[in-house]
Amino acid sequence: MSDETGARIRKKALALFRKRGFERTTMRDIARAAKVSLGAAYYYFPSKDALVLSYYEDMQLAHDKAARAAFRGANGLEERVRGVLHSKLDVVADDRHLLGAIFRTAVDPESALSAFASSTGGVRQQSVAIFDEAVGDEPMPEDIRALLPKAMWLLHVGMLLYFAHDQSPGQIRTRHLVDDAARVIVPLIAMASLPMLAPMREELVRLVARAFEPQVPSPSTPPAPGESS
Amino acid sequence: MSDETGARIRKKALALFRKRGFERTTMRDIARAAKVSLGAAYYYFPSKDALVLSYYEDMQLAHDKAARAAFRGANGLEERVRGVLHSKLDVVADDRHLLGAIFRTAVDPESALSAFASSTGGVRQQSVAIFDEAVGDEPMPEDIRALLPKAMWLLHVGMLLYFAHDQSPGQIRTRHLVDDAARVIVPLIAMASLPMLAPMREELVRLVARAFEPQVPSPSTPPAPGESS
DNA sequence: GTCTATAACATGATAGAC
DNA sequence: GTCTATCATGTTATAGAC
Repeated sequence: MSDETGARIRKKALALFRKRGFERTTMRDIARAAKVSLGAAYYYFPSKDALVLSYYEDMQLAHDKAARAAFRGANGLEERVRGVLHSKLDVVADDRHLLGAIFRTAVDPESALSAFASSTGGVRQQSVAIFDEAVGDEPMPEDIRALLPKAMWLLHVGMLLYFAHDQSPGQIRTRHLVDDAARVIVPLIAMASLPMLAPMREELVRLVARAFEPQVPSPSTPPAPGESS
Repeated sequence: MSDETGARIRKKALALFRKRGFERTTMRDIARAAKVSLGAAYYYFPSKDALVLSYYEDMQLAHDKAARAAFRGANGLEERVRGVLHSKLDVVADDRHLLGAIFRTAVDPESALSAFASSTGGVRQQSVAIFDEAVGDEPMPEDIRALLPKAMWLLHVGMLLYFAHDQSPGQIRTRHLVDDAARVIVPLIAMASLPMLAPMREELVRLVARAFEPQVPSPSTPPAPGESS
C-alpha cells in the first residue's frame, strides 16, 4: 500500500500546514493524523522541507492549469499578464503562511530547495515557461523577448513575497499592484523598443542576461566556453 | 559584569559563525566558547537569530562608515553608486554564508527580524539613508528623487542575494554586476527624466510608491508621521 | 526486500533554583 | 545573573513484521 500511504501522509501534512502553519505543525502531528508512525512518515518524506517542496510542485501544476484557462479568455498582453499573475495569487491564496516556509528555504544558498538550486530547476523552468506563454507573440525586439519571461518570473517572486507580507483584507493591495503592473508593462515595452534607446537597452539587456547565467555548469549543459566571470 | 559578558558571548558567537557557519554552530558551542552556561547565553540573547541580528547591526554600522569614506573620493553619481555598493560587498565579503541565515529570517513574514518588520525598521531606515546620500544632489525630477533611495535599497538586497549565491572566485561576477549597474543608472535617470515620458513615469512612480506604503501602523511610532516602510 | 514501529540523539529554547 | 535540569521537535538508528 506504499502509494496510498505516502499520498495520505502528504495530504494530511498539507492539511495541517494550512490549518496551523508550517512551524506549529510537527512531524509527530503529521504522522498521527495520517495514522502512521513517525518513522513511516520519514520513510516517505526524508524531511519536513520535502513535504513543502511537494506542495510547491502541486502549486506549480495548479498554476499551469489556471493560467492557461485565463489565457483563453484574454485579449492582448496586458490581459495575459494580469491573468498569469492573478491566477498565481488565486492558487496560493489559502496558503499564504506556507509561502513563508517556502521562501525561507528557497533563499538559503545551502538548501537543496533553493530557488536557484538545480533540484528545483525543473519546477522553476516550468514556471518560467508559463510566463513565456503569457508574452506570446507580442511584437517586440528580440533581446527583450528573450529576457522578458525570466524577468517576469523574478518579479512574480517579488509579488509572492509581497503577498506573503500583505496584511490588507483579502490581500487587496497585492491585487491592485498586479493590476498596476499589468497596465504599465505594455507601454514600457513600447518605450524600450524605441530605436533611439537601442544602445542603452542593449546594455541593460546584457546586464540582466549576464545575471541570469548559470553559476555552475549544469549536468545537462556541457561547460560553455568563455563563461568564468 | 553584565555588559562584558554579553559582549563576550556576542564576540565568540560571531567568530564561530564566521569559522563554521551559522547552522553548524550550536548555542552550546557558543556558550562553551564564551565560558558561560547555555542558560546564560540565552539570558543575553533570547534566540540564535538574535545573535544574527546583532551581526546585521554591526554590518550596517560598518557599511555606513565605509560608504561615507567611498563618497569622499567619488566624483558624480555613478562613482557614488559604485562606492556604496562595493563598500557593502567589502563589509560582508568574509561572511557570505551568514547572509543565508539572515535572508532566511528576513524573508519570513512571521519572524521579528523580517526585512519588513518594524523591529528591524531602524536598521533598514539607516540603510536607506546611506543610499539617499549616494544620490545626493544629482539633478532629477522630484518624484524620482524621492523613490530612488528605496529602489536602490531594494536592488541592493537583490545584490546581496546574488552575492550569497555567487560561486565565482572572489565573487567577481557580483562585482561586475555592480559596475554594470552603476554605469547604467545615470543614463537611465536621464531617460526617465525626458518630459515626453512624464505620464508613464508618474504611473510607475505611483505604483512603486504604493508598494512601499507601510502595512500597519507600527506600535513604536504614532500613526501621525507618514513614513515607516 | 519492503515497509513499519520504537528508541535514541542533537539542538533550540525554557523553568526554576541559588 | 548564572546555573542545572528539562522539554519539544527535527532527524537518525535500530529492530521487527510481512
